[in-house]
Amino acid sequence: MGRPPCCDKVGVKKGPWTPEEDIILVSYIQEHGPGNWRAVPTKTGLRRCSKSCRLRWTNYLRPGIKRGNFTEQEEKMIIHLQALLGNRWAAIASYLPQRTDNDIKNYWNTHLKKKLMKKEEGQDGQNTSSSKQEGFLNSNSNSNSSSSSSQSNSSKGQWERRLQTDIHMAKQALCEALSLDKPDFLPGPKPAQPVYASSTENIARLLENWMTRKKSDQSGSSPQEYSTQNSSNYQGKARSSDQLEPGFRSRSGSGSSSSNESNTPDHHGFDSLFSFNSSSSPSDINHLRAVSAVEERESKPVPDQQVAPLSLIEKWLFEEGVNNINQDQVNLLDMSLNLDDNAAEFF
DNA sequence: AACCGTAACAACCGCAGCTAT
DNA sequence: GATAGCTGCGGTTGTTACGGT
Repeated sequence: MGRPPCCDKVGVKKGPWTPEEDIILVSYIQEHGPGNWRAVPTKTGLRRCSKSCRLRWTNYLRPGIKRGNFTEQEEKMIIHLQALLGNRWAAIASYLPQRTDNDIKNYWNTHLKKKLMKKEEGQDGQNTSSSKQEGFLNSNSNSNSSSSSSQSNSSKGQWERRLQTDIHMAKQALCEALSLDKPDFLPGPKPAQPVYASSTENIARLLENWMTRKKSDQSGSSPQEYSTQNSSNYQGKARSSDQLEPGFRSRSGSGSSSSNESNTPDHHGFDSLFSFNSSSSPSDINHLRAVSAVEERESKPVPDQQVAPLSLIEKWLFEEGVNNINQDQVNLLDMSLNLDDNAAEFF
């Protein structure tokens, strides 16, 4: 018998989130901070499962999330961290603090996996570093998916040797990838790469759009679908691209089913709830913007943003030099990468 | 212009681990 | 130590836009 569902499915709304829901959620988290997700639906009145609230926050509304195209450096980081850690997206995401695990996972599944496979096909037959890496990937994914059974089948010594080899290969792969790059890929201002506004600003902007739309709606036009900067779910077909922030020009989702729900009566309830009317919106929006800083502070202790390991890698890269890696640095990196307990035990 | 296959990504689902009782 | 509840994670699905024919 499995666990009971996290929430009763009756009356729980599913599907894309509406801006109203986003704002309710953000507003609640501004007050109470992230966490205690169980209480969120009841306290906010959101007809959403607690998991859904958490997911929406961590994957979309949380401040400091960068969306849009992955840079080449990020790609390389992901590829090699994946080789190192397997499909532990949360762990990988902790080294790319502005990216969510879901984002990285999606990017891996839609882009990088295919890219690697193509590369593999292109170099078929040659025992290149990439094919070595692919071999590692395979063995890694095997151990990832059925680690306990395979481990139990082989002797500990064999397993440890394999683990050691895998780790060594992963290190090499990571070193190769990182040594190709100039050190400008790690945190810090990246001029060529847009840094997106915090979620609150995005929501504020969507509100501005919404207010504009609402005004025009009131003047007789038919209700339109929502548009939002940070969610493609509200990206109606009628939406013009100039309403989008760069990087939010997602192609997916017009929220066909749920956005319909968002279109009509909720607007009024939303108005009354947040007192967002056409005369007061600017100050309220500014308030939302101002609170984004608080959110940033609150979001920092979120465990999936492990800053310390990243700084270790940075240190390792910048102070010591990637190419002249010595054993101590390898150990440091391994520890910082938080390899599984068995690996840690191995060291 | 219409159709179809593919890409992209938000969201859901179920499991596992952790923590409190 | 056992149990229940909560949270986080990874795999998968659903939906829509895009691009090619």
